[in-house]
Amino acid sequence: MASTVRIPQQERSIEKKNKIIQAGYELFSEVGYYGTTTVEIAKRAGVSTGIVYGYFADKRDILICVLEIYIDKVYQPLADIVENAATPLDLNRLALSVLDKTIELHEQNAKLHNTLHSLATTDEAVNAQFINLENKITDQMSRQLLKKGVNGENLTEKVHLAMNIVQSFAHETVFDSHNYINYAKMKNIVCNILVELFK
Amino acid sequence: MASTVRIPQQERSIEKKNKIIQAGYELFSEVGYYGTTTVEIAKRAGVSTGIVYGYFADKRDILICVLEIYIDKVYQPLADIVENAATPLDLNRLALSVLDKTIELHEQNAKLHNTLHSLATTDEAVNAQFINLENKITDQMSRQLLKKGVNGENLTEKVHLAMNIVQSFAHETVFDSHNYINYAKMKNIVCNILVELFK
Amino acid sequence: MASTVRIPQQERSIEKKNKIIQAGYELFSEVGYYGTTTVEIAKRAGVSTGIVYGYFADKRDILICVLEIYIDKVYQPLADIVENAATPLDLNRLALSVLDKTIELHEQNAKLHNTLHSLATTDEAVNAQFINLENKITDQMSRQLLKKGVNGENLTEKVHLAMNIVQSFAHETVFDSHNYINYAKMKNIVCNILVELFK
Amino acid sequence: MASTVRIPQQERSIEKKNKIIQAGYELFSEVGYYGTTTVEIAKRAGVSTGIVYGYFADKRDILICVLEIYIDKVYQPLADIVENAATPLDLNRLALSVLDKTIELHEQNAKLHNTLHSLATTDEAVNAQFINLENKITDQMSRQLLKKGVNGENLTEKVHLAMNIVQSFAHETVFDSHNYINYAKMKNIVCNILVELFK
DNA sequence: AATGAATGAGCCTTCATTCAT
DNA sequence: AATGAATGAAGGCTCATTCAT
Repeated sequence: MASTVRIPQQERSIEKKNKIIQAGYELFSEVGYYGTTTVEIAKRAGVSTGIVYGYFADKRDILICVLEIYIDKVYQPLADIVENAATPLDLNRLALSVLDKTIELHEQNAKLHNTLHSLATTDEAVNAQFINLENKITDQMSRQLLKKGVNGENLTEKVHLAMNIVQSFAHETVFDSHNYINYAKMKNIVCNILVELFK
Repeated sequence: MASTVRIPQQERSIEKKNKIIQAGYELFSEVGYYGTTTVEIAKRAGVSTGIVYGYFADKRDILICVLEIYIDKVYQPLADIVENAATPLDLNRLALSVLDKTIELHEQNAKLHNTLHSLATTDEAVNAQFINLENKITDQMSRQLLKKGVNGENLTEKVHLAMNIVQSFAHETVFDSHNYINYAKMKNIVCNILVELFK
Repeated sequence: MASTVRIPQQERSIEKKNKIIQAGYELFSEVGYYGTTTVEIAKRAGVSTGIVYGYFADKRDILICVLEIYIDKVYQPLADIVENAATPLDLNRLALSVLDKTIELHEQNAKLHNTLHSLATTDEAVNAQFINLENKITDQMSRQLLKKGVNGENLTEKVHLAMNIVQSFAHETVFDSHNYINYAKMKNIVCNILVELFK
Repeated sequence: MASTVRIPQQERSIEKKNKIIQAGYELFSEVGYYGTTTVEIAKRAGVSTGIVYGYFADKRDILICVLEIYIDKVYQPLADIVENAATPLDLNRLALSVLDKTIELHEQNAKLHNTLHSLATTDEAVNAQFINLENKITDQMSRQLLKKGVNGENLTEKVHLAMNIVQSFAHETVFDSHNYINYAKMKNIVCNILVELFK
């Protein structure tokens, strides 16, 4: 039962819990959720099999925690870029920064990205978590842009769409490697789209 | 072993093979790859468990075939819309048609979409197949647009990007249901982006 | 799911199912329910681990089947003795026959007896099965005794009680081996009680 | 190892040991031996997991101690009733008192009764303890009855048998609930048997 | 070419017991 | 004497794949 899961209060315990999440993060990224066994997670985290179930209800529970970190790792830096952008906004520059950062982040997380999205399809809790965290980020970004003088009309929709486009492009760049695509040119095109969007 | 996989020459055999692929298609869509057992595929296809391994090397081999159909089902109708568009092109109208069609298609295939992309991450063969089939479609569309008078500069990149944006939007619409998003407005925004892109 | 349990229709399958039940019977008798693993059951039955779950929903399901056989093995012979007793009834003789038979049967089943009764405590389905099958036997015996001229007053209660006393005595004889008890004398005492009961 | 088990000399320690036994008693009664974990026993006893192994060699060792209490709780009150019965004995009254008391006791201990008997089957030490403690009680009762003027012929056998019958009846009453049995009538029958037995 | 029963390796999870503090 | 986090062996069960028929 979930209620029997230990809530670590001491630092050492929290550290151990984080080690397990980190191990899950890595393994889910490398070989996917179904390619990872709990025994492997424990081994990589340097703990015993049993204690994993002291910190998590089950394997899926680890995934939920990994998802949380993933979202933070992937979206938060982008939100930060927006937040720290100088005013008045140089949209072109901001777009480029966001694109570069997203590509960089995606390089480290592309596989996990797919794994998580696939599981969201099957698992309602994962899906809910995803939606919830995405909401938070969208909201955060929208408010920052508004504050920095961007036109508020349909802003939420625009932000959401922009995030999707950027993600999509980063994914393309990092992952698909269609060799007939000139990604540098594509980046410029995406950049223009973003600038037009928020002008 | 793959080498022992029968290549069905007779009509009845081909029909049976297709039934298995169709069953795989449905089940992978409904409950994902890992939620589907080969026994279930056989049952749904109305064949015996054993014969599945007469037509396919293994479970993954079925997935590869499902992927082929998926790409056809999802991209071909869009390519057709472009191909059948009247000249001179009414870009706005074309964009709307494509968007509506994509949403419609995505409604039937969203889960499979995620499943396939996730597996592409882990499985090189699946990934290769994906890239290969996407290339084909991109190429096909680009040539059509060119023929219909669209500016050829960076066309491949633009087509690819457009497809990603459209997919992304359709996915958003069908799947995520962030309740603060006004999808009708978002659709208009996407439409404008597309029109601008190919103007 | 229980619904996926194969219902064996062919003789060979039924034979195999019975082998598994028999293996369960033996192992549960020897080392108890919790001392038995499904792998051991399979091994003793001469089948694979997997196929056990083709015939039974789970380990407990095997137990339920074992219970059925147990009841038949232990009660039915007693019911038969009553049924075949010559009329007019020689109560003393009948009592002795029943006692001897019960001891004989208990020698083979004492351990399982305890195991099953203990599980009935924890497992509602096992308990229900037990009660149900005991009812059947009590009813059967009562009707036979009535037919053979035994006084019908409170007959069901008497039969039930008699069965309990006989069981209890057999258990004592076979199992407990309190060395200060003279079981031959005890048998006579029990015999007298039974004769008095149905006189 | 058993040799490392602390023999508590100080009062506080003895108290703690008893708390653990009590917790074991309750849990074994409620959910059986295999349904109880040592962690739960410790928790219910209000002690740490580790210290349980300071007082007991292993889980089974707790059971042995629970068994001791059980026997005391279940048989001693009956021995007391016999001991305190007025002379000359009113056998009918004594039998009724014993029956009522046994039912009352069984209501609190039926599950544990089964659990213990089942384990006695598999575990020699448990069985030995059982036999030993039953001997003590039988002996005690026999001497009391003799003192109060009951015929000494085969008295041990009769006492043992009587205890079995009474237990069996109480178990039936408390536990089985065959709904076609009139337990009030059955009680009268049992009472008569007992009176006849010691007359 | 076809069947579907059978195989058995492997997975998630539990829990009696230990041990660092 | 006491704590409770940690260990890891072992169990129930699943399912991709094989094979006798």
